[in-house]
Amino acid sequence: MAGKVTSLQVAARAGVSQSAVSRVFTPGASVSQKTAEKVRKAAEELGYRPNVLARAMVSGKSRIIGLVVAYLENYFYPEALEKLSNALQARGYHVLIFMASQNAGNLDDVMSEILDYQVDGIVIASVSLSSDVAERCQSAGVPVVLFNRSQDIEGITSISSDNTAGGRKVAEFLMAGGHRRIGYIAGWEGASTQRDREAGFTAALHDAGQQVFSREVGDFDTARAREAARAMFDKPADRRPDAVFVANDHMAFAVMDVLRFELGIAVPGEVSVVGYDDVPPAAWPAYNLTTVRQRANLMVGETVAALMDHIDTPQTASPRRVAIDGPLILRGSARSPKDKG
Amino acid sequence: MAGKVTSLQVAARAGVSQSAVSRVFTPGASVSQKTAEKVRKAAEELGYRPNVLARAMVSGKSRIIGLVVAYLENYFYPEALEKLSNALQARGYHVLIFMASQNAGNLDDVMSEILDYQVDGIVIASVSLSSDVAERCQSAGVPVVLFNRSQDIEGITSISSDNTAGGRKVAEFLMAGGHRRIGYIAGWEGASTQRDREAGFTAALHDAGQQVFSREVGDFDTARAREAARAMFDKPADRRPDAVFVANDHMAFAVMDVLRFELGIAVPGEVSVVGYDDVPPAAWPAYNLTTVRQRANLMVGETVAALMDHIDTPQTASPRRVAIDGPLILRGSARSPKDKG
DNA sequence: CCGTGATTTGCAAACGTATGCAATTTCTGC
DNA sequence: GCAGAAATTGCATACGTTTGCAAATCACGG
Repeated sequence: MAGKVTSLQVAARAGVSQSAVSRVFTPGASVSQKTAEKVRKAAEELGYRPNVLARAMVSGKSRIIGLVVAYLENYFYPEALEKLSNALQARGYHVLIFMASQNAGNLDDVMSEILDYQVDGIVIASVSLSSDVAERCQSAGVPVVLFNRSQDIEGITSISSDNTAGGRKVAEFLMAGGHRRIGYIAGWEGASTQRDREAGFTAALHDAGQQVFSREVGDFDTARAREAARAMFDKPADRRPDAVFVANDHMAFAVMDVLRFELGIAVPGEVSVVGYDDVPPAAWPAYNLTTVRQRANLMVGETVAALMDHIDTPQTASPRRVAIDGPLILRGSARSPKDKG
Repeated sequence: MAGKVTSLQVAARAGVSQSAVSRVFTPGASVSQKTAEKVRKAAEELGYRPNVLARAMVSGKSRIIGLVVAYLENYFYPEALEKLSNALQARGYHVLIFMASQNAGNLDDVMSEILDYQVDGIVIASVSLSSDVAERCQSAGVPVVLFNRSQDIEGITSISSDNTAGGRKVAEFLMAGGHRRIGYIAGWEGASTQRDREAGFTAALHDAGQQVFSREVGDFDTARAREAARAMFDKPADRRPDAVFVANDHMAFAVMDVLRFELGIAVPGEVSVVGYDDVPPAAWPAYNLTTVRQRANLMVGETVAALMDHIDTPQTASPRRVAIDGPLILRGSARSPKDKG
């Protein structure tokens, strides 16, 4: 009952050695039916549970996964975090959270703190990684998975949606809808997601002999996205885009609000808006945002699979770079091809 | 460079004992300037950092705070989580996440898992606690803070907003706005937040000789809130409420969408809507929701203060029950007193 | 009842750190 | 240069577990 119950106390009460107790709580260890019962009974009575930290010390496996995340304001991340935590929990792992502020300066410190906890793996979301930090983890033998970022570092696993293909889909959809002047509001230019989405988008435009009509930068930030929207749309109708692809939903909501409530521009009547992520509010009727879905379930599944692979069989596991295709979800914020003309 | 560097290796390289190394990394320990420098240099060269887990074993303090949370779909929680993690990180603690599914059944298991990690404290958000679980933590000497829930368990600290006062404010505001038929859409009836908000709300109505015109239950869930809205409002104008208080913002958005886009009812023209929480989307122009603010900063601050108090001075720390007052934020989803008539 | 192999058990040594205690060194004032 | 006090250091042990190894027990056929 009191404070801490150790395996030694359980052993004493059950009349066995401390090792026996340990083995009862170690799946796959060699124990007879009889002692197992005795031990379980004694453990039950005393309220004993093995100390994960002590176990971690000797076994070298903490069953902790470190998660670095920069901000939860973009609702794609809470969703992913919830799914990730659930998936890991089901496998006996747990998530230790580390907030990395936007200025990449402190990522180094954060990574050091993570390694101090002897984590079995690290998931880095919405942050990019310098190659020397990656190397430190490598040499510490801790697998790292980049979530929703890709990066050209040798030997780093990354899981993201197929942002290039997603960008293409948006461009093709908007062109098929008969739009003539298509704008783009970019995310933070240091992010691979931003880069890839824009690359696919402009590539598809070029393939059709078109170009981006105008471009602003929103840095994945609500306030900056509003400014970008004003800069792009506060002009006569024939000198502004008739459609805009916004690099993520979070900014797209802000853009739609500026269009409708500040500038009095009808969406999709006068301007079509398309986002990226398909976070829950995109489906809310007030926005009803046409967007590219990031399949969080699949992304989390791949992340967990990669982690487990590297943890369980470090020798055979090789780094992967996964890009998961996501569908364009047709809603009401953009004119469809069939409504054309 | 390779794998794990221990204090012993640092000691050898610096030509001192392992204890000396330990002391250099223990603030407030007795070390001379000279050895401190030697040790730091050696540690730097080897890339040594103390192993938090080993430290936790002997000191009994893991510097881990367990956080139990049921769902992150209500955007109040990601916000709180981010602030909480940042505040704890600044104090050298980190957050280990545990998802408790809605069915309270598995909370027991989750709490056991938490205690296995020898956490220094536990924050329970959006979940209520049975008194025997509370007792287990008590006897394990682990302080528990209930976040955004209050509960009548002896000796449990709880931090929430002043939900009763918040409910009153909404009722008084709506009555002052000249509304005659005021409805209420409840959250999950097992939650203290729901109970207190409704209690304050109905009390204020009664004080003014009024009653709740109609009531439905939304269980803090989007889909159920939509059904509740249909049940309450799909009727002739004189037989439905002219104002509704929805127990949290998350549901309020769904209710507004049903009113405007399914039933064609103008908000606030025909019906006023008020929410609770002031999550970020409440400020987005598409909703522009009048709501009671939960001051996440203060709530997190109190939570951290309570935890630190119990951890640092367990003998003098006493359980507290904090209710933080939150202002009614006037926006555009409800008719104001000054627009009356 | 014995021998053999398989299973179960206990012993003891780790894992990497903190810390009480006693021994040693350094400092201080004369 | 010296006594005594103060600061620093190292030794050894403890934290609660896992696990290799050897001893002990068991099952079972002859």
